[in-house]
Amino acid sequence: MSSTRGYHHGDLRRTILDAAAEAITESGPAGWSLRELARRAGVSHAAPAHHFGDKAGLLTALATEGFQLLADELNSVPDDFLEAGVAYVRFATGHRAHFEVMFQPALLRSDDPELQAAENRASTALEEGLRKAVPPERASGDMRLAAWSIAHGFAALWLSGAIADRVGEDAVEAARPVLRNLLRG
Amino acid sequence: MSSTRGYHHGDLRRTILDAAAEAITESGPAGWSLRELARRAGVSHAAPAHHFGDKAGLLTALATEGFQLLADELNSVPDDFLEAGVAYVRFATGHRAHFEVMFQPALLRSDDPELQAAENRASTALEEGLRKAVPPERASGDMRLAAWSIAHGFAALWLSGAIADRVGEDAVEAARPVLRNLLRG
DNA sequence: TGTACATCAGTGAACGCGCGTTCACTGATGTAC
DNA sequence: TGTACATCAGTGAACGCGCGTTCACTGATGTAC
Repeated sequence: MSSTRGYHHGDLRRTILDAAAEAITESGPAGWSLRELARRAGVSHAAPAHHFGDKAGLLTALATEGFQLLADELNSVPDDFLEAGVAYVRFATGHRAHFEVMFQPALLRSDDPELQAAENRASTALEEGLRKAVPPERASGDMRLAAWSIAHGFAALWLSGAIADRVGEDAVEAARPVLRNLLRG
Repeated sequence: MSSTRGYHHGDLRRTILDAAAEAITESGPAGWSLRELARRAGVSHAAPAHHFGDKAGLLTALATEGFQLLADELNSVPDDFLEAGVAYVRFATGHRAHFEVMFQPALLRSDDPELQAAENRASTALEEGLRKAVPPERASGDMRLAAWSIAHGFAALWLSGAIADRVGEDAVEAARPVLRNLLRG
């Protein structure tokens, strides 16, 4: 980072997390090694292990951060039917590395207490967001699942490039008219 | 396979693809090596490379097969609104390894002609399925995208375990009432 | 029916490489007095 | 304000291992005659 930094980095943990997010965005959660991450961050190859133990630890930290960001995003949404879904898509496409890792539990240490706390917080915010997204007269468990599914599916398809020919670059704007279909035609 | 097989396996390509699907189901598309696959299949460690070149070649072959299976599944659906979506979920949850690989283009050789042919066939079948899934009076590009998104999202969430507490083991049966929400409440 | 030969699926030893992990270390920072 | 010391973030050499790749080979199968 700064060319005048001394022996201690100051914010190496943050730097490594950022490098991981960048590497995941480019090559997926498995297309790199801890050593490559260290190279990207410009630190010794043993540094990532020093902070995170191993790759699962690093991905767990990233997923934890992801759940916190998602909760923040959802909590900041006005009490509007569509905006909760749009916020979900905004989060997924704006933090694709986090999003990718959050939904691959096999990569994570599921028993990590900080991860669980963040998951719970996101889960509460999501439940709240789904209530906002669903008109009261149509409220039901299946309808909330439908709302989550359509937002999640749109984000996943966009991230995979599968709908690139139909949608263009601005996923968030494109999401709105699609999501609206769930609330009648 | 058969204990009486001789020097030539007879169907090693098939065996390796099956081993790959199994390994992916257990550990994702990156949680194993070509050598481990060979061990699972009980053949020499050089055999997978002999058939597929490298890992990308193998995953491309698997994705190709996946697109063919998806096309078959969608083509076999009666002309019913809901059933196209249900068929999509049935495919995704019944062939999770294929499904996972199909939507990660970074893992594949996108220029492979057989892959492209299978993609095109699946794409046509999907477009047709979406037409079936959408009532004529609500037909539009956004509505078709909504139908694809909700089916894809439901499948992805179920596969990731994120909705295990709401849905139980039979994803296909659970999908029906969820998908129905898109066609009015 | 038998022989000779080409083909090619599959083998297994050997290689060099990048990996994660270990461990003794260095040196900056914070705190006690 | 100055000194001594503990702490701990970060280093870098060394290791053993599994990996993909190469390559000369083996032997089953198919075909020509």
